[in-house]
Amino acid sequence: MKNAYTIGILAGMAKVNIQTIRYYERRTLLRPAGRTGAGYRLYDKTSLKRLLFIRHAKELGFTLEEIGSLLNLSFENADSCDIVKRKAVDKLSGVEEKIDALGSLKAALKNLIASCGKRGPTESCPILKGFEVSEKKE
Amino acid sequence: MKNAYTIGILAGMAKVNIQTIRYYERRTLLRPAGRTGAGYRLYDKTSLKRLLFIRHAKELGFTLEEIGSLLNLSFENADSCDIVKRKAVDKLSGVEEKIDALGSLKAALKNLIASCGKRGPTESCPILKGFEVSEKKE
DNA sequence: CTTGACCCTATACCAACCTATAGGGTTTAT
DNA sequence: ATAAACCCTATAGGTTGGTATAGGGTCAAG
Repeated sequence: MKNAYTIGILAGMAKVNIQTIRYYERRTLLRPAGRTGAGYRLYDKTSLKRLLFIRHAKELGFTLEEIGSLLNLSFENADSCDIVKRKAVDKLSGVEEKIDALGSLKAALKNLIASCGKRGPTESCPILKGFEVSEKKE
Repeated sequence: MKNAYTIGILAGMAKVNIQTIRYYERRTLLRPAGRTGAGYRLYDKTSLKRLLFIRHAKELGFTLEEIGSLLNLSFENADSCDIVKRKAVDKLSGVEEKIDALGSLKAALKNLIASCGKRGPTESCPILKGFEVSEKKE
């Protein structure tokens, strides 16, 4: 197999613990592209992308289960297109909510940075202010 | 004390388990505004805001420790203004990275939704595509 | 003046997400 | 051909972020 890496190489590239990769495999999030005769896992570029996606998504507050369903979205077969679409639209609105919330936080931080130069104690907390309106809907 | 709620009321308003509120207190993220003679915790509107902030931030992938340091940012005293500013700028860039990453994910989902109507199997995964460039810098 | 719905502390337990260790095989360089 | 540096499976242990339970006090309604 050309352009294939062992688990150690993949771990190094993604800066992830080897055990973590095997754990993701048990969680069916990332399976090796193949195995050597001796049973060594082999990965390719897609594996790396997938692994990096998992890590990024995790930093964004998605659970491994959510990440799995995000990844599965694009692999469902064509006849279930409506279902995929519905799921994707659903995920999309969740993502947009997160972006909004982060936008508020960003504004609050900027506010804090700006007010930092001015004299006097920062009267009320600009961080909290940023989130005043963003009540959980659910 | 006027306009004060007990822990049960606060928990109800924020849709959070009572134990969780006490846990956040142990983690020094949220302390009651006061106590009754009998030792009952009393909270006010700021407590609620703070609690909601914690929950929102958690959904965005911040750890409780990070949340604590975000909250502390706005309460440090004026003479450490430079330090606060530096920290805030630092947090800000982290937040911006998260927004970018979510933006990629959003684009990927939209892509997926759009391609859903078209015939043929969705050739390569649009979810992964969205993250191709966003390597971890650190 | 007691019953139900609260509150308290302290401590144990739990799920999610890793991370390390034990016991053993493989590959590579010397 | 042997040691270093990999890999394997299986399983135990750790951290974070809660949640539940035990044992007991408080308070308002009837």
